[in-house]
Amino acid sequence: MSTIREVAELAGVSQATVSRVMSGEVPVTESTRQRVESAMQALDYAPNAFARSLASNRSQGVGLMISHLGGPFMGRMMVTLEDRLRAYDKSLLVASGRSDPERERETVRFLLARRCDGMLLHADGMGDDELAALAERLPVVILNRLVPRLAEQCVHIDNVAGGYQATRHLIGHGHRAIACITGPLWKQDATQRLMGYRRAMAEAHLAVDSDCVIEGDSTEAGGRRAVDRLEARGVACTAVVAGNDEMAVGAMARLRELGRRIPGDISVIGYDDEAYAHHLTPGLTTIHAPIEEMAEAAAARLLELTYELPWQGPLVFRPWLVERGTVAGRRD
Amino acid sequence: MSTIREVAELAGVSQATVSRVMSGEVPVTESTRQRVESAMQALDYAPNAFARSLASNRSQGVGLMISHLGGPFMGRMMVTLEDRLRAYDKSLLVASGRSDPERERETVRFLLARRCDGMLLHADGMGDDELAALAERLPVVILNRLVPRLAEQCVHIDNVAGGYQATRHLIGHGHRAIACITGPLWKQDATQRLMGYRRAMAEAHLAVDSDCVIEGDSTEAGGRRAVDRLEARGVACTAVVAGNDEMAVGAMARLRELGRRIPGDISVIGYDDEAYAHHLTPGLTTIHAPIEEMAEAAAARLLELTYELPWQGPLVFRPWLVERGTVAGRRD
DNA sequence: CATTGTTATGAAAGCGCTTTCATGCTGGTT
DNA sequence: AACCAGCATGAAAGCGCTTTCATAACAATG
Repeated sequence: MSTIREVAELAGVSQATVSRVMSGEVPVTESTRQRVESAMQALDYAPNAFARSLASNRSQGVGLMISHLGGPFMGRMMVTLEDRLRAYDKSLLVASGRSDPERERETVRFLLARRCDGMLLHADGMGDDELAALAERLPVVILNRLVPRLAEQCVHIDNVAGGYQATRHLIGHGHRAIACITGPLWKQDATQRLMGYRRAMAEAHLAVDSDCVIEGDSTEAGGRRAVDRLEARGVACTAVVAGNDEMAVGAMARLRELGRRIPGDISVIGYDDEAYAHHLTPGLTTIHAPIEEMAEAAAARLLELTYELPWQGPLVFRPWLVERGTVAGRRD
Repeated sequence: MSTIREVAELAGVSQATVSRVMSGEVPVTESTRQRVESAMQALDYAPNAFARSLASNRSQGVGLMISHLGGPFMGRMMVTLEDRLRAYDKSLLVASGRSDPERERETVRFLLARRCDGMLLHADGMGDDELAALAERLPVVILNRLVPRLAEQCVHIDNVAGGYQATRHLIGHGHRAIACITGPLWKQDATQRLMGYRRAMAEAHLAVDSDCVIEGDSTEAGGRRAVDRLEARGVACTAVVAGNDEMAVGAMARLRELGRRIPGDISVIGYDDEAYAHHLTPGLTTIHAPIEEMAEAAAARLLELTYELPWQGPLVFRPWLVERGTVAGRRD
């Protein structure tokens, strides 16, 4: 690997000049620029990223901390994130928080030690305060969550709108007794979806019996258990809105075991529109979020914050309902 | 951020000693070690990764180049990879090749410029030669592919065994006319799965009519088209083995549209055991590969190659058949 | 022609570590 | 008492860049 010194010698200039040619920020006579450039070519020169980072104190890389790398749309999200970042020659350091608050913190420390210039955070477990403190230290954008005092740095999906739409859809089909299986309520998206549900119910002057809302754990098994809980409590609902597709699937499976037909006896609606939702029979009616757009916005916003690459765009995205086959009118 | 110098001053030792304490490779008197360590604590010291990399000429990071970040098990794979690497305090630079050979090459260059110490490659498009050349430059492990002259650095699934098992299973159920819908044949895994199919057929003295094998594109739509091609050619098969679950799902959907019952009229078997396979009705019989184990082995092997962290383990993994509901005995 | 201002360039000082080499200290050996 | 091996430590030289500061070259001005 050749160094800047060799390039400088070959071009007959100083290292400083080579550096200036690379940065492109400083005027350099056309003839010297050319000499330097051909020297770089001739030596197949690639600057040493570490030396550069050490001297300039920026890494040209951003960290991505993901609460759970295996989550539903992390794949889709990362594809876009990586793509946008690389278009500006920034690298992506990925680290997972493994769904554990303490581990999330440690992951952030890890990324910090790597001195990334900015950070993308999909943090479920960390508190607003910690996030705000971190945002003081370096440019940060929060994914899929709204931290009020950091609103300008949060790119997220309007989850209450999603919960609301799902519930409205059911109400529109004549349902009145609607159960809600939520995700873990310590996660913001779960509480927001629940809020959407409550809002829709309230708007339709439908009472929400506390027996009707079950806190699940976002897994298929959790969906099944939730149905059992509902049964045990003797809740007689004609529809259920689930906090995610996994739980919807689990609930449907259990419901069928108990002899209910979907959507004949009971309607079900999911959330996330995972890849498999339309493979189900019947296809799962669910809420779809524009993950790629969100990722794109997040990358752009971070680039703007960190490297002053200008961008103007929305930070909040609305999800929409995808109608398939798990919702039917209430039988009377 | 405090530097090594400050730590050294506070502890009353030289920078060299602090460095030695950190590396842990060199003997240091217990008392000085303690003084240094408490100084580090007091100053909340974290070494500057760039300075370290520059001086030592290793980045403590490995690059992951993935042919297609959005692929079926990339999520599962990355979770494990990241976890194992981080356990040794190595960071993971992720970059996607976007299913394009040229782009894969560029991605490798990108990672190379970032000076990672080693590289994990899930390369579909690059040639064996290129891979071998790269392996000369730095420690490399190839994921999910076998490059003969780099066998010791390839961690992969035995795809011919998978194709074989799928086909055997069908033959065992009395099927004789078995079609095969493959993935793009320029990808090694697709051709290997096809080889497995051919081997099983040959072993059972079953002729493979060239009309029976259709090259698909690994998508659901491709699965549907493949069925149409089969129909158009007038192939009368009682079973089909698909190159992946996506195509299996597409084929099943199209088959149903054409009035066939699964598995009553025709059996179908997939490959990959994607998350949704068991959600289908009936559940998709498919081939399951131990992705996590593979990822674990890959990480371990790379660590061994790059940082001499010893490890001894298998490099090839056998997939297995998961029986669900899409295969039945041949009706006579 | 002397003076000033402008601009491209070079010299050199770091950035914060690692690593080599030299050194001083200990305790065991003769 | 003299000697040496062994070992912990310090001094200092980089690693390959960026950036400040100084300077040479030149054009413009009075």
